[in-house]
Amino acid sequence: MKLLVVDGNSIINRAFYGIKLLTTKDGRFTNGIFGFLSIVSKIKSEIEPDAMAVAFDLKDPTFRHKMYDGYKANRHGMPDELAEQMPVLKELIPLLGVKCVELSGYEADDILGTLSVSCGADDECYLLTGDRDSFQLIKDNVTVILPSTKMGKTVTTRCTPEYIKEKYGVTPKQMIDIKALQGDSSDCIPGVSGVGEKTAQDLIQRFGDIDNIYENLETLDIKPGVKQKLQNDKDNAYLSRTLGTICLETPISTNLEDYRIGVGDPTAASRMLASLEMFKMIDQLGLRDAADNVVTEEKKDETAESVEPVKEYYFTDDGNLYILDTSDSVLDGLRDALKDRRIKKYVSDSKSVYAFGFKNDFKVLGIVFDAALAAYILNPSANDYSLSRLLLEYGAGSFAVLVSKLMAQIDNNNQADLLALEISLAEVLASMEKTGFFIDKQGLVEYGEIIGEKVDGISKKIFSECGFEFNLNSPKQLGEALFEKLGIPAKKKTKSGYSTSADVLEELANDYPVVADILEYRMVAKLKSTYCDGLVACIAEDGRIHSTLNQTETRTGRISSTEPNLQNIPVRKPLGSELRKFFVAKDGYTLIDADYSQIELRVLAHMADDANMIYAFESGEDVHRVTASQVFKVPFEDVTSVMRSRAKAVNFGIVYGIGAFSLAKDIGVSRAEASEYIDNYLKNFSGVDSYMKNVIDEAKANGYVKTLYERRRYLPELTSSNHMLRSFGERVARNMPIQGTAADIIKIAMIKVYNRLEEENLDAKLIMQVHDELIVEAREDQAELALQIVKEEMENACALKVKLLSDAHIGKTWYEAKG
DNA sequence: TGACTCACG
DNA sequence: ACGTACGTGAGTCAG
Repeated sequence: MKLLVVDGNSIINRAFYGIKLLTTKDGRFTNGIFGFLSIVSKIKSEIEPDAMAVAFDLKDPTFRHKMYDGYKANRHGMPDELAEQMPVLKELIPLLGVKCVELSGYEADDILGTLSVSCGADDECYLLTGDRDSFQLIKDNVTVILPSTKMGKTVTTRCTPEYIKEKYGVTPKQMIDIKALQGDSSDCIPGVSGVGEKTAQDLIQRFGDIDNIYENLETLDIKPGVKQKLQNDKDNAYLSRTLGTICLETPISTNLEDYRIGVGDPTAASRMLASLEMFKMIDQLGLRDAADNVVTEEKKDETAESVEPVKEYYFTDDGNLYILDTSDSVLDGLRDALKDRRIKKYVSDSKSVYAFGFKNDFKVLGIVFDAALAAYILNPSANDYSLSRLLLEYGAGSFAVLVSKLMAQIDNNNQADLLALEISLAEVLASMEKTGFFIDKQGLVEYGEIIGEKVDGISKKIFSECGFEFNLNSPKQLGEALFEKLGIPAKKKTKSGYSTSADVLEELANDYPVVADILEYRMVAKLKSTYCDGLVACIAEDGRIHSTLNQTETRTGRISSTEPNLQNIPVRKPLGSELRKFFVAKDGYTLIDADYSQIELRVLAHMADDANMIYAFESGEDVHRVTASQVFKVPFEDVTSVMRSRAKAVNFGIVYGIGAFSLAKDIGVSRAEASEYIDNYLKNFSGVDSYMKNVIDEAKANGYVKTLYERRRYLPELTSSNHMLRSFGERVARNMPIQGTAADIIKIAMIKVYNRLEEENLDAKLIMQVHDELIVEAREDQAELALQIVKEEMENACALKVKLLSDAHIGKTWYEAKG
C-alpha cells in the first residue's frame, strides 16, 4: 500500500508565508489554504497514494513537556491571518476523503513518525513536510518530500537514505545525534554550545553517535577545545537527543486501512471551495462534476415542478426575459424581444447585448438587470464576474435565483441607483467601442520609422560608450553592465538585482552621460514598441482603433481600456505627445476634448466639507497657488513657481493618502520639511484633516469605504496585524471615496452627453474617456454646439458644494483638441 | 508566469 | 520595528 502523510502545520505555514495574503470578498484570509491545496494536490497526483492522512500539532494548554519546560517557548505565535485558516482547512480535508489526525500533546511530527513505522516492507510511505527534523524517519520505504522555494517557484525534493548519505554523510537515524550536538534554537533544543553544523556532522560521521563519543571521549581523535565543549554540555547533549527524537508510538490507529482515501463529500467540498472563492481549485481537485451538481440539484429544488434543462435564455412566467448567454447566435433569435421596451431583460452581460444591437442597427431597450455589474457593485475587488462563477459563488441554482440574491443585496446596500447608472453606461461604452478612434495610419507608420531610427542610433551610441554590447531591454543585463562592468555606484536594489528604474537612473544621469542615453533609449524604445508598433497593429479595416472599455475591472469604479489601452497615450513629454497628432477626426469632422478641472480636489472639498478649500475654489483662483500661499504662509502674490509646484505635490499626496517620506522624495526636500508642509496643510484645511480621520474610523467600523453614490470597496487589509498591509488599507480608505466619486461623476456625465447628443440629433459621438476627460467626434458644422453640450453636461453632472468646471477645445487631432 | 519598467489620470 | 502615495495596461525578459 502507498501511504502519503502530510504535516499539515508545516505545509500551511510554508504556504502562508510563500504566497501573498489573499482574502475572499468578505475578508476571510485564504492564502494558506490555497497554497496547501496546491502543493498537496500536486504531490498526490505524482504519488497516487492508496491511503492518506494529514497530521496537525495539537498543544494541550495544560500540557508541559516532561523534560524541559522551555520547550518551544520562543516559537513565534501564529499570526491571526493564518490562525483563522486552520479550522477551515481541518473542516475541508475530510470532505475530500482524507483523514485529519491530531492528538492532544503531540506534534504532527510524532504522527508522521508513528505512521511511517506502521508501514510494512511491502508498503511505501511518503512524508510531505517542510521540517528537516523528519529526516530521521527516512528508510528504504520511507521518503520525505521536502518543498522549497527556488527563484520564487515551489520545487520538491525526494529525500531518501541515499540523499541523506550524500548530503550529510550519515544515516537518517544519525541525524538525531547531529542535532543533539548542534542544537536548534528555533525548537529550543540547546545542543552543545560552541558546536555548530560542521563540527556536529564531522563528529557523527567519524564516531557514529553521541554514546560512543561520550564513552570514549578521552581516547577519540577530537580537538582539545571541542572535547572541552562536549564535556561541559554532556547533559544538554543527551537532553537534546531526547527532545529531538520523534515519537514513534503516538496512540493513534496504525492500521493503514483506516487511512484509505475515501470519497468524502464532493458536493460539500465544492460548495466550501466556492465560498472560499477558489474556483480553479475545484477543477484541480477533480470536483467539477460535483460543483455542477450543486447548481442542478438546487435548481431542481427551486423549480421542482418543471425541471428545465439549462438554457441560454428563457422567458418566465412573468413575461420577463432572462439572457444567460449573450453570444450573437443566441441574441439573433431574440431580436424582436430586444427591441421591445416592455419586455424586461435580466442579462449576464449587458454591454455585449447593447453591442449586438448596434452591430445590427437597432437599439436594445428594456435591460433592467446585469448580473456582472450587480456583482461588481457589490464587490469590485473580485477578478471574474462570469456567470458560471457567480452561480457558484452565490450558491445559486439558477439564473433567476442568482438575480434575486444579487438584487436583494443591491437593495439592502442602497445601490439600486448605482446599478441603473452602470447599466445605462454599458450602452454608452458599447457605442464608444463600436465607433472607435480614427487614426492617421500613414502618419503613424512614418513616425514609427523615425522613432525606430532613433532607437538604433541611441543603441549604437550606448554600446560604443560602454565598449561592449548587451540587451538594453533586459533590466538584469543593464544592471550588470552599469553597476558591475562600468562600476557606476548602485543606489537601489530589487528582489532580483539592481534597480534600473528611471528615478534611479535620473540621479546618475548628470554624472554619467551613458546613463542619460539609456534613459533616452528607454523612452524611444517604449514609443516604438508599445505605441507605434502596438497601435498600428490595432487599426481595424475601417481605419479606426476600437479599444475595449472594461466596466468591471477597477476597485475604485473607474473604467479601464484594453487592446489597446487608449487611456495611457503619451502626453507629458514633447516627443511622446506628437503621437496624438495621429489620433484624428475623420474627413469633414472634428474632435472635441473636454476635461474636468481638478475634479478630485473638488470632490475632496465637497466630501470633507472643508470651508477653506471650498472658498479657494469659489475664488476662482488657481488652487495650487492658494494652497501654496497658505502652506508657506506667504501672500498669494508672492507665491513662487517652486512653492506652487510643491503645493501641487502636497495636494496630490493628500488625495493618495500621503506620507512625509514619499512627499520628501517626490519634491526633493528633507523629510522634516515635508512633514511641516503636511502639518501646515492639515491645520489650514481642518475639514480635510478631520475627514481623513473619520473615513478610516468608518472604514474600520464597516469593513468598507464608499463613494457619494454608494459605490463600495471592502478593505480587509485594515484588520491585518501586518503594519505595511494595514497602512496600505488606510491609504486606500482615504483615496477610494475621492477617486471613486470622481469616477461616478464622469460616468453620469457620459450618460448625459450620450443622451443629449442623440436627443438633439447631432452628428456627433462620444468616442473616448480618459478618467477626467471626454472626447467627442462631431461633424465640423456642429462642433461648437457639441462642445457646448459636452461642457454643460459635464459641469451639471451633479451639484457639489463647489462648482465643477470643464475645459473644452476643438481640434482636428487629439493633440490640437487637448488645448 | 511574475518581475520590471513605464505610459496615463 | 517597518517601509514608504492612489488607480490602471502593455511589452519585455527570464525562469
